[in-house]
Amino acid sequence: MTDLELKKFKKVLKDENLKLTPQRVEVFREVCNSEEHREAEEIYLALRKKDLNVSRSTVYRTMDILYKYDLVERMDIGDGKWRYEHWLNCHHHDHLICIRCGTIVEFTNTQIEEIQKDVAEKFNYQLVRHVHQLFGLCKQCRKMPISVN
Amino acid sequence: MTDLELKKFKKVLKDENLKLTPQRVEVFREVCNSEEHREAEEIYLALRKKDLNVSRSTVYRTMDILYKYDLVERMDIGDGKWRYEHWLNCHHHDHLICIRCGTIVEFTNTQIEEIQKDVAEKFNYQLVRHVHQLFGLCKQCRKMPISVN
DNA sequence: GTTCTTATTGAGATTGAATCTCAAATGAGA
DNA sequence: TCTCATTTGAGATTCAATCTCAATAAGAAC
Repeated sequence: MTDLELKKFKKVLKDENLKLTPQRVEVFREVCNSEEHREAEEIYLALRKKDLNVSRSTVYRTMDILYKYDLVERMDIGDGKWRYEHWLNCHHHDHLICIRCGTIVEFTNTQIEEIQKDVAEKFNYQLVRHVHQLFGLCKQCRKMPISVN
Repeated sequence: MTDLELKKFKKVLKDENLKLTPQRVEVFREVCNSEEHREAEEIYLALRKKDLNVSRSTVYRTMDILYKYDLVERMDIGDGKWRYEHWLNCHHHDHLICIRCGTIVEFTNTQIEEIQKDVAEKFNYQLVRHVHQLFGLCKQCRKMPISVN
């Protein structure tokens, strides 16, 4: 977690009349210091492993705050669980997901972004956000034989 | 439900050693005869309203079969519920979703489809499927004042 | 530093969509 | 018509997420 990230976090808490608690800081630190796309449960377990015992409830509640105030990004790949990723100092990107091993790769494409705007305009929608996910088989998984267990 | 749709449905059931039951037919008919993007629960309630009492379990189970064998399309807009739409005789399309009223509009864009292929290739992923959803405010909702209740 | 108020935490209960269980019912091949 | 594996329905169960509420702690005021 960089000083800038901590500073931004503190500013949000202050601005929203939320308290700076050690639990909130640890949850935010855990997300900032990882490049993974993790579920709340995984973040909870990662903290426990480090003997930073923040309750499951607090992890969920903190993730809600972090997402609401744009301090983390989250995505839903259709399995009913939110995956969170650190977001400050990053730019918008979309995802390529391996349907076998789950590897998630980020991509950006300005051309697609432009066309999206045109599509929204054509249908008279004011574009707010979008979800663009490409599902496929990564290089490694393509080489692996299909298991029949 | 067209004859062709019923025929295709019967063929899938036969090929997969699944039985043609009145409940399955009613569920499939209900989906075929609607242009909406509905949840399993809505389909279940629509059937009840017509005095076609198929159990909730059977609706869920039938939707699984229909999706698995490509007889319906389904989408997840991030609220934890699958929405189903009739699919036979249709072509691939993506969705524009109004974040206020929930209206769902379909769009297709061959240019985006092409770029997607390039992106997948660049990252060495074999593209299998994709999710592309544009969220925004539709024309009507843009005009409405924001409620503060 | 002490006091006070209000927000936050943690543990467990609850929710809701989806899935599972199992006895009873029913397709459909023989 | 008979037989048997499949399907149905009702309710139980699962699991991520949210809610409840008593105990705790942040942080403003002094």
